Amino acid sequence: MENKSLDGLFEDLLQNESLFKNKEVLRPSYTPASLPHRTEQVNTLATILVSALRGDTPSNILIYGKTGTGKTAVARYVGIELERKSDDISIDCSVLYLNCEVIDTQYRLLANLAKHFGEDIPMTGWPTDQVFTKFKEAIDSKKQVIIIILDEIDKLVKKGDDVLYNLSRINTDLKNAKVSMIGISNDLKFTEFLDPRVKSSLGEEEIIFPPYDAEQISDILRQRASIAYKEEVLDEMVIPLCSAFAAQEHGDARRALDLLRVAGELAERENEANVGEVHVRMAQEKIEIDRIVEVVRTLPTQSKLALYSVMLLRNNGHRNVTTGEVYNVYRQLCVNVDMDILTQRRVTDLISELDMLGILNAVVVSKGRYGRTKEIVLSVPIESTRRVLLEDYRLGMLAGFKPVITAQMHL
DNA sequence: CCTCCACCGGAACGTGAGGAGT
DNA sequence: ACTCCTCACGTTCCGGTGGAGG
Repeated sequence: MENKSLDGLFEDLLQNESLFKNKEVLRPSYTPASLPHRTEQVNTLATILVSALRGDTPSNILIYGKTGTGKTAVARYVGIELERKSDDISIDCSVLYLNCEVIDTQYRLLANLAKHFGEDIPMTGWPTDQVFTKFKEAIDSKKQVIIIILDEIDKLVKKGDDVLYNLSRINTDLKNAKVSMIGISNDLKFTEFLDPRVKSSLGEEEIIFPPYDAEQISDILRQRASIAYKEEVLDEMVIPLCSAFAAQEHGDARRALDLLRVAGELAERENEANVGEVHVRMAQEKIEIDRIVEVVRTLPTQSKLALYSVMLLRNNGHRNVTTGEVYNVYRQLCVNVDMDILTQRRVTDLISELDMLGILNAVVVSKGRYGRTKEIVLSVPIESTRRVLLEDYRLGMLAGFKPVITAQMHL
């Protein structure tokens, strides 16, 4: 192996010219200057929000749609435009964007809101209603319209809807300020768990975002690619292929953008001057593997043990593994890593969960005289999964472990 | 056609952690 | 500080079952 001087290291890498002009454009956080195929939604949203410019309170809005249908982008885009316009005509109007996946408790939400209006609130310690009062005082100090965008609002609801209830009736306590909310959810049914009062107040207006089809995704990609990539680096088939893959994935534009970005990164890494079809396919695979690795890594230990049992059996030459076999191996593993042995009933549930996550395929089959069982087939790449499993400090000691596999009565 | 294997999977219940209310 | 409630995770119990072999 050749030794390079240290400044040669980055020197070389820098000399490979980048294929990108501006990679940020392909990230989900980017809000583009125009949104193809979402004009209808943009207009609806704008129509509802104009009243803010007249100093009135706009209706509360709920936005529904699956991941990657442009909900967040549209909401932010309209929000930016609204603030810009309100500046022009000297109306005090601000739009706040909060992601409830990150800010997932009442307290944090209120603290964040209050902080935005200059109130200094400790991260913890205060009673929740005091924070709420502070927040009200802060905004009511002057005449203004505040629009709060709550992204992934379903995450918040899971932890109780009191905040939403309080926020939705905040206007009755305010003299000067007006508050309205935009909730964004990708779960169509999440209002079912809502207090009826919150439900009706929050959902005064509802906007549904349908998935994009492959054509529409292509348009979006073309628009972004022209900003993100340098001229002529994308092969002809790249965009259609990304779109096709993403369209299969329920029309997820975010996925399409990820594909387009990762394909470019892979091409760059190989010092290619162009991004080609191969890179898109590699990107598709990489994204999928990354997803699986992440899912496996965060599995509870018991599920990891069950999964590892399946892998050991498969390695032993079994093509179709059955529940009974898995359970036998599983018990041995538990003894070895000093974990409690769960009942077979529970383990079948764990296996079903792994099935749902797409890590396994478990099908109930009848073997006639020889009973009825699940046949289990792995649907993940073995080596990378094995590595991830053994990263777990408890499973680590299982490297090289050979289970005693009882002879099959029947083959 | 009946049997009977080796599990499936529903139901009800137990337990402990954590949050809300008081 | 206390109780009460919920929720995730597990267990126990058990009726149910598709089809190869008798």
